[in-house]
Amino acid sequence: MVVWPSTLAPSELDQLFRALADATRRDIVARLLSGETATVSALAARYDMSFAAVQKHVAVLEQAGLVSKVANGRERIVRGEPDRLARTREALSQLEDLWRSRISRLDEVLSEGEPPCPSPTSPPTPKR
Amino acid sequence: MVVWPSTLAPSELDQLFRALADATRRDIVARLLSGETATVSALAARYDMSFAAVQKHVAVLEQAGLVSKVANGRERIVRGEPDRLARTREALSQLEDLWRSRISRLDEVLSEGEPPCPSPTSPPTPKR
DNA sequence: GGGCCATACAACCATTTGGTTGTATATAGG
DNA sequence: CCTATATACAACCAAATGGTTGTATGGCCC
Repeated sequence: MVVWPSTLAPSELDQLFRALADATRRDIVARLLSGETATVSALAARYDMSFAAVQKHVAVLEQAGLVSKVANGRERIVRGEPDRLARTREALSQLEDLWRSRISRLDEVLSEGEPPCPSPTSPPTPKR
Repeated sequence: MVVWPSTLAPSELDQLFRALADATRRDIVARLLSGETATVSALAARYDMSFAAVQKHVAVLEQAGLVSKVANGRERIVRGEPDRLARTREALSQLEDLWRSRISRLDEVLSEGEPPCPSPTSPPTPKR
């Protein structure tokens, strides 16, 4: 298994966002993170669809890493993976950071009579 | 238009996560938030696909509210909507909060000889 | 006006998705 | 051992996705 140093690969992000783009799957994640005891069939009982459908949803979540299954006799205990969720949120934060750093760049220019850039070597950043 | 008091409806979350579940679209959002001047064709020039394909991606993003277009002569200036992105991140945070509050509930029980609540019934938690 | 450029949009196609039913396998329990 | 339960998985289907090309529309400029 390739270790990705805490940054998610594009295809992983695809999977994560895809997995979260379904209300049933988000609800499953919510239940699991809330600590609901969850075999696959216990989950399936909650939704108005076939067992196989819920099973597929769980598989999608598992593929994305948002959920993991551990065998326990004939049943599988499904567990939420809050870490994966946190990393997904961080990915969104990084996107937002692009915006924030752009804004602070703009602020810098707007609030300053003599912006730091025009000179060849930037002068010792004036106040602020 | 129905005003949703700062909480996203399930179908909006579907759209948002769906929109983000594609690397090209995430890249478009990233460019826009970074402040890149962006008409639809300027964006299209960046990717190895037809203009119409990029146009569709922008439409998906616009539908999700992650992007907005404003007419400027014959071109449309595409703008990122950081607020929508922030709300999406908040939705993930809320999911994580379920986990966090569960954990704090567990901690409360585990780390306390006499918790504030258990009182009338429930015997003073016998360690372990 | 005429032509070019940016955009929009329809039609089409292959693949994926989200659901179904049906079947197979393994484990628990009488 | 036999049966019922929990899960897995294949096959099938309708609808949505992600791409294509082609055509229409509307603004810019000569």
